[in-house]
Amino acid sequence: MARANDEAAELIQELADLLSITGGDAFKIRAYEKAARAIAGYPEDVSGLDLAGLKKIPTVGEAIAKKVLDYTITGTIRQVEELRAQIPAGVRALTTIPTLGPKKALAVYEELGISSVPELAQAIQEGRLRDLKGFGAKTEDNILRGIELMQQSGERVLIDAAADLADEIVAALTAHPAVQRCAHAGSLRRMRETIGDIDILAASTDPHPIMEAFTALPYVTDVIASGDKKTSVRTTRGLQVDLRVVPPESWGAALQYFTGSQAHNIRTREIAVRAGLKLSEYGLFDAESGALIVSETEEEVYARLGLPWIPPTLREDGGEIEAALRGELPRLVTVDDLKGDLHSHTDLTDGLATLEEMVEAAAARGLEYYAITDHAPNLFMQRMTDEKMLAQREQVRALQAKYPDLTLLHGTELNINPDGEVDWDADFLAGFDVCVASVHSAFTQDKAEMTRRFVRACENPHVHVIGHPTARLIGKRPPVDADWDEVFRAAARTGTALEIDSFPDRLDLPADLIRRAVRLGVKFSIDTDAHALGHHRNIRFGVGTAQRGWLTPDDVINTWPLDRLRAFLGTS
DNA sequence: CCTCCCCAGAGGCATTCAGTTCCCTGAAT
Repeated sequence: MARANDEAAELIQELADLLSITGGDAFKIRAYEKAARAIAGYPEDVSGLDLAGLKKIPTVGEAIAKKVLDYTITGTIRQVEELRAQIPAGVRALTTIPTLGPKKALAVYEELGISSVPELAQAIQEGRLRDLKGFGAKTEDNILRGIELMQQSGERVLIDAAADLADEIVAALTAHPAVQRCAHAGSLRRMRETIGDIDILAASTDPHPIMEAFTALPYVTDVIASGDKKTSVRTTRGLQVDLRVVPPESWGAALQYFTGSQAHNIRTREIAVRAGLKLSEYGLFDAESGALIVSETEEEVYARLGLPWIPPTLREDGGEIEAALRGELPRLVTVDDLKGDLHSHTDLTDGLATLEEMVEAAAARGLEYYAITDHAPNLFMQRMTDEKMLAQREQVRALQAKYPDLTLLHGTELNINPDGEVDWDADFLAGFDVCVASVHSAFTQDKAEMTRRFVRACENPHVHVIGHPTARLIGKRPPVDADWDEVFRAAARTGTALEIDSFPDRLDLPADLIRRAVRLGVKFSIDTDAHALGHHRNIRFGVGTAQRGWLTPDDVINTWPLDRLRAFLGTS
């Protein structure tokens, strides 16, 4: 992964944030924001580019290229450092509170001297905020709720950040000569939505040099604890990583134990006890003699307990033990089962890559069909028109000739208006191969209205997939309120699929709702919602979420062959 | 700040709506 691009983009974005607090030219700020996204999504590593190379990045000109070059050479950007010195870090933290932007953050800082989230919360308790112009009781309320939402997500990070770091560490340790096996465990292996800390497991007879290599990794900032069995470090992004080294003969039991969940492990240990065995992270033992029975692989451990191997994504004590005992574990959907992707964007709207680039990336994934679904006109900021959409359709049709093995579908992502209607009339909609429809506005409708809205959308014969149904943004925006069972029944009845959006901050539908929906006969579409080439990799998180919802390939319409999919869509 | 291209300087730069407060900010992808 191009880590330098991410860091450079982050610095440029920070520059934009800082300028929006100090108050600069709005257009300049927007230029930085746009460039930050372009840099993050640029396929070439910026650390290897000179000034001329940098200027080839779309929306990057002389000024921004120089700043990126500054970063490549010095590791930071001078202007960012200067602004950081002017504005306390806490004031920037204030702008991360939903509903509190740069203007309001600056106001509380300048008028009341508030420069941290706790101070702000206290000022609200004391009623000091409502005297400022532009602030009222409702504003106070919204800020408090925003703070609460942030605190709920706490120190946990999104799954992509944890996965990238874990992959790097596992790769680095696997290369160490003393390491026989290495893998990540914990909530990341179970594909939970957010990750509190990363658990890495290594098998070796010689732990000491491994621990040394681990603490010497470049992104390690602090060593919290270090012994021969366990070492804990903190990394540059604040994430804690625990490394445990076990003897090779304990690998299976250790992997099982450190993968969890705790509730699942309690169940497996109970089964062991009832069978006269003892299960610990060091192995499965005979309770009386203490003799080691098995432990080299997880499969052995489960088998000796009378269970088939249980996929980590099911290990939540959510009925997987019972299903395993009955021999009825689902055959979970995998990334390899997917034949297509039904939701993606190009630079015609807010995507970063061209149509041609996105299609090439889809071909590289080995997909058999791929839908381009740019935004529709009612998302006004995207400035979509009928003419642009039809012109894109011509481009898609023309591009098809280059891809004999990949069927291109021309679609759109519609907006479900508050009344449940969508952007275009039936005639225009009939021209698309596939229509995703999503809620992008009026998130706070009450339950009855929201339910009606979704049901209406499902009943539209041209709507094939409901995109990111709960519209939540993890740690930022709560899910919308709807009577989900009623929505699911409508989706099942009308043959409307529900999306599992693979974006790490969405993962929407969430796993618990997927399980409820599948029981009511709903079908699903696991999509990337890709806005850049790199987003295609997110599909693994959507699949992980689907697995946590117990989905089989048959439940997922984009595992189906194209003709079956077309029959389902009714657009053949 | 970028693009364009009369290579210096003009023209362009997502836009709209909801919410809250009283005119403006923040959110929407």
